[in-house]
This record gives sequence, C-alpha cells and structure tokens, in this order.
Amino acid sequence: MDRLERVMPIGSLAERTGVKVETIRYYEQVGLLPPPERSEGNQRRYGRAHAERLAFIKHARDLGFAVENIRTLLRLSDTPGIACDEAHAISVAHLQEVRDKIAKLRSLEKELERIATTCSGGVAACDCAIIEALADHGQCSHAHH
Amino acid sequence: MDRLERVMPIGSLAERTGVKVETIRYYEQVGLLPPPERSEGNQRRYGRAHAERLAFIKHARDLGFAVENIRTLLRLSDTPGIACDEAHAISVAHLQEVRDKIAKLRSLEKELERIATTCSGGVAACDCAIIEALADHGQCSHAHH
DNA sequence: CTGAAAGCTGTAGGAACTACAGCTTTGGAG
DNA sequence: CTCCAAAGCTGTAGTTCCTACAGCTTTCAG
Repeated sequence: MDRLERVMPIGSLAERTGVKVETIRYYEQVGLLPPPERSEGNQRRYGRAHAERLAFIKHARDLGFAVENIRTLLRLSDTPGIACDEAHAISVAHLQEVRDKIAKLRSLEKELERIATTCSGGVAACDCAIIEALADHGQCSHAHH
Repeated sequence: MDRLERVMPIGSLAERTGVKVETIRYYEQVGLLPPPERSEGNQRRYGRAHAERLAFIKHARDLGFAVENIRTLLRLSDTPGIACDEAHAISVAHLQEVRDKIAKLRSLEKELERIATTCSGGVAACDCAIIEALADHGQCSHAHH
C-alpha cells in the first residue's frame, strides 16, 4: 500500500507523527534522530525507519522521559538481545519520579483549593485571602526543609 | 527581639527563606523583588519587608505559580482593597492546571506500570518489552490528536 | 590588621524546544 | 514549460527559571 510513497519530506513526517518540523530538526541536531537522505536540492527525505524511530521518541517524550533517557533507550533498542535490565531500571526510576510528582501535585491541589475557596471572588469579603495565604506561610502544610 | 538586627546581607536572607543567593538576585533583576538599600561597599542590605515579599514569592513558586502570575499577584497585593477578583481568577486557573497535570500523570503512571512490569528485568525473558511498548503506539491508551 | 568568606557584576549554560530572518527548492496550476 | 506560493533550508536568538562560573571587591571575626 505504501510501497510506492515510501519517502516523504519533513512536513509530512511532522504531520504523521504529531511532532513539529522544528522539533524534528532539533532531534536530528542533538543526535536522537539520524540524519536522513537529502533530495537533490538538499531537503530531508524520510522513510519508514525514521518515522518509526520518531514515533518511539514522541511516545517516550509524551510519557515524560527525559531526552537523555530516551537516548539510552534508543541505544538499547539498537543493541539486539542484551541490556533489558537497563531499560527496566530507567522505566522503574521514571515511574517513581512520576509518582513523586503526583503526590506533590495532590498536596498543592489541596492547598490551592483551600486558598481559592476561602476567597470567593467578592470585593468586600476579603482583602485578600489568597494574597494573605501566600504571604503567610504558617497556615500551609509545607514543612521547612 | 529582632528590633536590633533588622538588616541583613543577601546570604542571611537566602538562608532564612530557603531561596538561593543567585535566585534572589535574579528576582531583583526581573523585577519581582525591589532593589534593596546598599552598604557603603555596594552590598545589598535587606530588611523585614524584603524578607516577607520573598517568602510570598517562594511560597507561590513552591505552589507552581508562574513568575508572570506572581508578578500580578504581587501587584495586586500592593493595591489595597480592590482587585481580589483577579487573584481569585489566577488561583482558580492554576488549580485547574494542577488538576489537569495530575490527571495526565495518573495515566502515565498506569502505562509505565504496565510497561515496567511486563518486562521484569531478566535478560532472556524479553527482547525487550519496554522498548517494544515504546515503539508500538497501538497498545497504549493515548488517543491520536 | 589580615585574610578567608561572602558579595558584586556580567555573562554563559541548561533543558527542550520555538520562532524568526533571509534564503532556496519543490511541485501543482495554467 | 513556466511561475510562484508553499514548504524547506541554515543559523541564530528567544523562551522559562534559574544555576554556575570568572574575576573582581567588601566585610568582619580573630
């Protein structure tokens, strides 16, 4: 089906993968995506392999993996057989990061709820509960380090 | 009690508030913190008002408010009486952002759990489930935009 | 009085892009 | 075949929120 339209310019790749043109060029620049063939006029021409690799990158970025970690994961995926341990370690560490972030955001959510509902938006009612809450560290649950 | 030691150099302010020296100078540079008095030798000398304002900034940053929003909140807190509406709007908008972020992270958590447990870290068992999961967008719950 | 610690300015870096400016190439319409 | 707008190119600068020098000067405890 796509046997005949196998190569595409950067714009089409961008459209297909949902990664912006500039970002694709950036990934090439930092070595995440290998430099593709070029047309006579020096324009990038991508094939299936590039599209797949970019999809991998996009997916991992959407999951919040750092570019450095993605670099490692890509290296591992290029190494056949070995090195699953390392991929596992990266994922587990990242999962932990995500969980920590969630916990932190939950506590922020609580405090923001408290702050936002205390002052309901009227002019007369407060002066101003939100600003006071932010000024006064005492009321909130954050511990001093 | 602190009647006599009312002014302090930047290092002490940093220690008290938990904000790094460089960051304090940065806040001054971008106009969040007003320029303090200087000593004969041109060093910054901070008083109580500065410490309070910086605490406000720190607290808001810890809550994830963007510097731009903090700038607005500070402007409001300098305006007596009026403008509670705006502070309320900023907080509510920020609360919504936080909630969205939490929701997104939860779905990432689920997918990472799935990915990380599929491949338990052995070498023989997979080749490699994590990498396949990242390469293959089909299995995950993210909708195409 | 001295000298190590702390402060100063100004600039560069970092993460992960995004957005120009000023050009060249491409590919479909006429 | 010719034209020209859209898309691509390179290279640089901007974004956000700091952090980290380098190369000085000031401070204040011993």
